[in-house]
Parts: sequence; C-alpha cells; structure tokens
Amino acid sequence: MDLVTALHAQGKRLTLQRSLVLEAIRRSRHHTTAEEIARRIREQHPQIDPSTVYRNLEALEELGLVTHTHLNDRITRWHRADVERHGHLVCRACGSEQEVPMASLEPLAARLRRDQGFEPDLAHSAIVGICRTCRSVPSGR
Amino acid sequence: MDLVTALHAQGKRLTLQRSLVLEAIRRSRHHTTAEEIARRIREQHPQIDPSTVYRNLEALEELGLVTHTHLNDRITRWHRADVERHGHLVCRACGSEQEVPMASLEPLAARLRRDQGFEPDLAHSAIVGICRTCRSVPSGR
DNA sequence: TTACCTGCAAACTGTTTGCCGCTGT
DNA sequence: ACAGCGGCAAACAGTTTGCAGGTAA
Repeated sequence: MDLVTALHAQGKRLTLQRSLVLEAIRRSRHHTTAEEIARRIREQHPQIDPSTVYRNLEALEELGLVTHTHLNDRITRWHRADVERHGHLVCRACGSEQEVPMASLEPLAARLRRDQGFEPDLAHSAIVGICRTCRSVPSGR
Repeated sequence: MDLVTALHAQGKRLTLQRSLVLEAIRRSRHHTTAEEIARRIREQHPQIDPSTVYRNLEALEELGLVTHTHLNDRITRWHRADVERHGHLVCRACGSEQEVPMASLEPLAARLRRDQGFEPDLAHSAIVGICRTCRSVPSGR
C-alpha cells in the first residue's frame, strides 16, 4: 500500500515526520517500540518530538499501514501491516519470544468462531507460558 | 489454601491489611483491579495506602493464593487462585468480555507443547477479537 | 486559506520505590 | 529483638493532551 494514496483517501497529509516514522518501522526487522522509533529518528532529527511519533503511529495505523501487538509487558510493539501474520510465544521465566505460524493457531480460531461466534485476532497478543528451555531446568528459577 | 499456613511457610506475617486485601478479592465475583480493591478497603480503613494494596497483591500471589490476568487494557486484573481456570475473549469493538472453558483451549495448548515445546498459560491473557454481536453489525464501527 | 500537523510543556494512569518508624512473631 | 511491614511522598514509564504557531494542499 502506497503512503500517499492512503493518506489522500483519508484527507491526511504527507509530512517529513510521518514518512520518517513509517520508514523506521519498515527498516526494523522485528517489532519495535515507539521509544525506539523516536530514538532512531531523533539521531538525525533531534527536533522531532516523541509525541509526534505517537501521533503518527496512530495515524499510520488508521491508514492500515502499520499495526501493533502486545508481548508480556506494558509496551506496545509496532510493525508494518503487510508482513506475514504470526502468533507470539513469550516465556515468563526467561523473557524469550518465539513466533508461531498462524496455521498452528487456526484450529483454535475456527473453534472460537464456531462455539462462541467470536472472531479472534490471535496475532494481537502474545501467548505467555514457559519455553522449552526453562521447562527443562530441574528446579529452576 | 489457608492464609496463615501459607504465610508461615514463607516467613511472612499476618496483618490486617493483608487479610483485608485477600478478603476483598474473595468477595469480588469477577476480576478486580488493584484500584478497586484499594477503594473498597479505604471505605472502611481510609488510612490504608494503595501502595500497601499493591505490595500485598504481590505477596499473596507469591503465596499462591491469588493470580492476575490481562484483558485488553493496561490494567492488571486480580482474582483468587482456587477458582476454576478459564480463558477470556475480549471484543475490541465493544469491550465486552466472555469466558471460555479451558477445555476449548486445550487442543491449542497440546499443539504448542508438542510442536514448540512451549507450555502456554492460556488463562493469563485475554484473546482479543470481535464478538458475535459486533460481527453482525452491518457496516459497524 | 484552512484544516491538519508540529514542538513544547504539562498532565495522566497504573504502578513502584525509598525512607523510617511500627508491629507481628 | 528484629525482620517484615505499613504509611507517606515522591518517582517512575509509557503515553496522551492543550496550546499556539507552522505548513501541506
């Protein structure tokens, strides 16, 4: 999806700050935080305020160009919307995270649709638990 | 599990504030927030500080008497640990929440254990999506 | 020209922490 | 008597908001 087209469709404007935010998200390989995006942009453009980053993340999400997910902390993670969707497994013991293909989650989605009439977004929040490594630790902490 | 027994096992003490927090959680039918617990306690004991409530929630969780879950906001929800575990479905459109039996989630849990070696806690965070009612709204907002 | 957008500063929410005197055991 | 605990006030992190001037279209 093209930025300018999407912007015009919603009467929004193209600004330097807006394209820098989008570019920063596109460049980061994994999920980033608003703070990280702001930090990187401010290396080159120190006058750009973090609040502008937050406002533009919201705008870009309304445009359907980016989305956010939640791992196991209170920080919002951002990524481009046109990337392959996947679930997240986060270990509460060691904090490690791994991705899981949507196909693995689809049977549950189908079940929730059928039994509860609920259309789940299983990519939106991480599944918390204990990872393989931490499970195998004897009496581990 | 008995409060006093659990306390002694960890060298913790029985205080009025501690039992009030536990009692408040036991009395609330659904998931409550720390603020709500503090508010109720302070109706009768205005001198008890919210920070004490937070500290005791943590202590009671260490004792295994209470646990917390996360719905679709950044607020921690507390409930007694000896209640039947269940998952949560939260609608991102209308905010409604419904419970889902662990049995419905168990096939996914089994799959994650088998394929990823990951032991998920599917009761810990809500599954976000669109509920039956909001799905059926024509062009809905 | 007129919405929309920005930087700045300040507010906000939920939660945590340091201090120090008090209290359960 | 002494570790754990409580009240108080302040700090904290992540995020949001009000304002007034600036800029894309």
